[in-house]
Amino acid sequence: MDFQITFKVNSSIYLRDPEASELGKQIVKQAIDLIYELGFEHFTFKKLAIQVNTTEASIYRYFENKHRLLLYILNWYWSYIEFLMGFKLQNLENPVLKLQSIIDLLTHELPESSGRLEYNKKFLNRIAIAESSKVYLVKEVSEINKNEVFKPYKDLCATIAAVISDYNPTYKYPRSLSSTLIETSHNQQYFSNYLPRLTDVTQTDSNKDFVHDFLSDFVFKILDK
Amino acid sequence: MDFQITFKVNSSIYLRDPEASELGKQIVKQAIDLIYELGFEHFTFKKLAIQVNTTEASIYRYFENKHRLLLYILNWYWSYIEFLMGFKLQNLENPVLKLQSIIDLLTHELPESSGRLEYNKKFLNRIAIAESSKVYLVKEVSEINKNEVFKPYKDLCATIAAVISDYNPTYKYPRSLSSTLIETSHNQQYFSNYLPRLTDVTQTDSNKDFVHDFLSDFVFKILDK
DNA sequence: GCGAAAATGATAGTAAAACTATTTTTTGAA
DNA sequence: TTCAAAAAATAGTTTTACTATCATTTTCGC
Repeated sequence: MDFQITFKVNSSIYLRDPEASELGKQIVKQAIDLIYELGFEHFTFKKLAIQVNTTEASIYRYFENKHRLLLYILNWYWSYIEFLMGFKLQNLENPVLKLQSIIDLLTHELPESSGRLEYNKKFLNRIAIAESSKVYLVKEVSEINKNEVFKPYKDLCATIAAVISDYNPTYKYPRSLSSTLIETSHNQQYFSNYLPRLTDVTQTDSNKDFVHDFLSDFVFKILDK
Repeated sequence: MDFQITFKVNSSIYLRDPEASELGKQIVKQAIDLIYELGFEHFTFKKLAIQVNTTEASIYRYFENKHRLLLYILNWYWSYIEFLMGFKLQNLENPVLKLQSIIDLLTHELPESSGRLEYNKKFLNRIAIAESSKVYLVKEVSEINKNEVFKPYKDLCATIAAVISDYNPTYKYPRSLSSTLIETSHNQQYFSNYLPRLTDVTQTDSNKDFVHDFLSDFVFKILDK
């Protein structure tokens, strides 16, 4: 079985649908590689144009600016996580296993698929960890939020919140706990890598396993109390 | 009693000590106002120079770039929080009250002091919430971390971790819980303001109280289990 | 296969941001 | 009072962000 997954990303994010042309697909794919390589601050449309072997002007026909392109990538990422989550949860009845499954997904690298043009999952993961907060921590957040561009994130949050409420219907903060889980999984992965004194990771730990154990411990303590 | 608080900020962050001259002090003070007003992305040294009534070149003699200036401001902020925390905790014996005190500090606005040239606490708070992650979520994090520029954050984290371990010596993740507390207090305050569907805040709630209640519930459930 | 429309490419800009070199002014110690 | 060092102002350059124009290629209905 060799299939390709794509998601409809909210059309207000782009000027021209990048899924609709070869150039558009290359722009997004290469952008992921380049943002991973350079970090978002050093990433420019000029550099991307060289990588894709096109011109800056062509990229501007797809995306208004690099912030929108990052938003596009993260919308894709959130949709993908939601898709994988639905897949993993559908066969599970036990709410404990469901929660464990969610934590697994949030703390481990995405499965690399065999498809040709699909995005590099390792890079996507790193972008979600290191760059995702930059799409909402901007002055214009309320303005851009009007177009539902954060819907995939909110949906993901609602999905996790439903599992939380299923597990413990009396818990008062299922959504906040969901967003905390997502953000903390990113933060702790980043910290354990680059600023380990902000965590309790040890030299012998695998970072991913450390974050997994920390999150499991705290989710079940909160919900079992 | 009318005193002024200043902190020694790691000298590798600046090129020339801004505390040592009137111009330097004005640069930092006005930078806080301007970053609050414009957001970090739209903040430039050019605009700051106009505000301070000096030139771009003068500002560059104090700080290598705007990232370093933000780092300076946050070092000051973290040191200040640590100072206030020491102050608040010193008279408390009861570890429950200590933890509550910490959560209070992390979720409510800083006391506005009467001093003349001191920084605007409301603005500082907002900068910590919306911009602090931008100082470490950069490609150069390991490089800049070598100069101990995140020490005040790590110290703050260690202080909170000590209270956590004091409260529950068997808890395995005191540092990770501390950094999660700090980051989550920022995130949930931001989300409840701008992306409320990522939280459980209600229309009648005060946002600050909501975050306070969420974090209290969270911390004590984790540590009492 | 033809022609109009859409997409892309090439070229050439402008404006602002980021950063630097050089000159001028200030200031404070001999 | 002089003069050297520090601070500040002036005047740049380079890079980034973004736009306009027009030629060329591709697509697609007929």
